[in-house]
Amino acid sequence: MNVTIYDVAREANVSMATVSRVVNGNPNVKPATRKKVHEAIERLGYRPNAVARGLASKKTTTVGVIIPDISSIFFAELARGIEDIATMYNYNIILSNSDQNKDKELHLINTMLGKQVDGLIFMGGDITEEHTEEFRRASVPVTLAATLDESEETPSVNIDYGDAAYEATEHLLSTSKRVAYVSGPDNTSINTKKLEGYKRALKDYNQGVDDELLVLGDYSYDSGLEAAEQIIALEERPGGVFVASDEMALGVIHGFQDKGISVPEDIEVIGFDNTRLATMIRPTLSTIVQPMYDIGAVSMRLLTKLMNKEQAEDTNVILPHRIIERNSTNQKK
Amino acid sequence: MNVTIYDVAREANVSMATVSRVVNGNPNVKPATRKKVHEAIERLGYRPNAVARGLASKKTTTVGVIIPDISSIFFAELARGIEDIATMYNYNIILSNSDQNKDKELHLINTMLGKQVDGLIFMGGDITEEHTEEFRRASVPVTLAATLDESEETPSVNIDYGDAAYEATEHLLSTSKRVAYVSGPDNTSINTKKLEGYKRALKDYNQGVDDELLVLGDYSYDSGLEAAEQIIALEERPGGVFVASDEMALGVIHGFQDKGISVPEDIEVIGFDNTRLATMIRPTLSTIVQPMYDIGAVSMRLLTKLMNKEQAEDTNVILPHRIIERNSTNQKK
DNA sequence: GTGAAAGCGCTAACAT
DNA sequence: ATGTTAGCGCTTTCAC
Repeated sequence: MNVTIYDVAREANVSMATVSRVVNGNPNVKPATRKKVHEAIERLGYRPNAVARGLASKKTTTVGVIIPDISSIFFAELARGIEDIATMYNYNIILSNSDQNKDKELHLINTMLGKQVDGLIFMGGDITEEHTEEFRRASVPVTLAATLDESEETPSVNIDYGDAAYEATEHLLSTSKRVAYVSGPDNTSINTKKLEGYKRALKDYNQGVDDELLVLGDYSYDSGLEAAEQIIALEERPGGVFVASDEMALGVIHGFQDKGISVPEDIEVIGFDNTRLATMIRPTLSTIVQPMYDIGAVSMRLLTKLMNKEQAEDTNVILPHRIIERNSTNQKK
Repeated sequence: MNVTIYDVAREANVSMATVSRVVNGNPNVKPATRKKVHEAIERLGYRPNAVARGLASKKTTTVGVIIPDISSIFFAELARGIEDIATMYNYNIILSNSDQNKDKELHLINTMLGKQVDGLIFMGGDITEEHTEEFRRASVPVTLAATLDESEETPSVNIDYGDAAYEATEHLLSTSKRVAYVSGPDNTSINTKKLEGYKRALKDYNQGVDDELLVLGDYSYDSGLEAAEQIIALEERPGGVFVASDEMALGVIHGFQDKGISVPEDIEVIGFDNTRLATMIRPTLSTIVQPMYDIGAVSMRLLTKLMNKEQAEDTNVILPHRIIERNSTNQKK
């Protein structure tokens, strides 16, 4: 059997309460006894049982993290931000992939709450009323990372996707009047926001929305390749393309290059996210900087505040974004 | 307060033992009572407390996963394989980054064992005697994923890195007598194996090892860029370069291209891993296929067997690898 | 400063 | 088929 607090108590000739005190750093212990206890712990190789502790204290020092796909370069970066801050505050993380599948998401929320996590970080596509209801039932705090909740009921950390898309489009519009948009899957609010930003920019620059300039993708490299083909097939080729993710933008650029079209000479391309991929292509990719690591880190930090019942003034955080010009767009003025 | 099994028992007019039985799917319950209990559970919104269950049953249905860096494309893919199989067998995962830092690794092993994980999957650089000792102390099974343990004491899942490197080198040697090798950090056994394979191939093809053809990298894109510069600076340029990771290989290729050197016309490049990056570059990257997802999946599957005390015949699994020819090498014969 | 004792919410014999 | 009763290993009052 494993060594328990009781064994340590006997070995050190004290009560288990005292052992508990020294293990938990309670100052109300005479240095001499503390020493005795530490020695006994060492001798026996005692390792506190966190499960028992969790049951007694109603705190597990672990938080649940629900993520669409950890093998995506975008989410992996977010997860790293979350984990680093979690470690800093002495939490561990239970990580599960949802594939943005609503049933899976709801199921994961439940098993994690069953495991008595002290809090939950959720990343996903859309937050439905069902999600919100589960969160309300939770009795532990929840924060959303890079995930929109229209109701703003659940604390969240994001950038302003609409403004970001606006700026990307605007950047392209300064060179060419025809700007295409390669979107992500069309059923998430983040994509809706990006599309709105794109359209708003067109409008402000007196351009109508041309449906044939709207290409539907799924964030993947291959869908970028396909998008490029669609754009090439157009009667009148646009002068710039705004692509909703970096990975897809790489596909778009290669799709053009494979057909002998040069970026940015023949057509400009701008991406979104600024993942590491953006510098791993020639020409290097101009893109919108979305601070993924920070979004993860801030959402975890926010969660710690919520878990400690600290006053968190702003629970719907908008982090800054910016545009970074590299070589897939022409130098502006 | 939260709803407990006791509340459900009262609501359904049965004992808590019966509730426990229906929750755990024990067949020894009359259908009628089962129904009553389910209704009570529904009415009260009861959700079993996994922590209490874990304490009583000494099983947590969670396994620990120690990974160098989840934001690395390579490890993220491995982690996805682990998590998918874990889900399949109803386990959850506690995930932590070690940055290959030995102190962190040892510390993580301890906190995870403290949390009473039912098993542990470890990924890292080198397995030292200290690691092995912790694993022995663990009282739960441990498996290594894409991680070598010279002693073969700990169950593991890998490919044959030496043979893989041999084949990559051999492939290049069929075109050119001078083949460079860009390695990863030189202090891990996987890199030692790769280097040995490279040297063995040179020897078999009657080539001496030329130290100036050995370039030290760190698996990163930037170190690939630097490696390319070093190779360009050589008196006599090699005809092929074997690079120890795909990401670094992209760097090498771009480093060459930035200086007007064409791949594969002027110099051939072959990578290692076959991450998604391999097709996200022009020319597409010839590389060694290391089945990362499968390594994760198999190591998790192996762990489930070990946790169930099933007979696992082979506990040091070697998965097959192969070479995939794309456009960064010339078509052979 | 230290100890005794009562839970935390469940599982797992053991009865019936 | 169902109920009773010990724990599981800890934290946390409450005494002393």
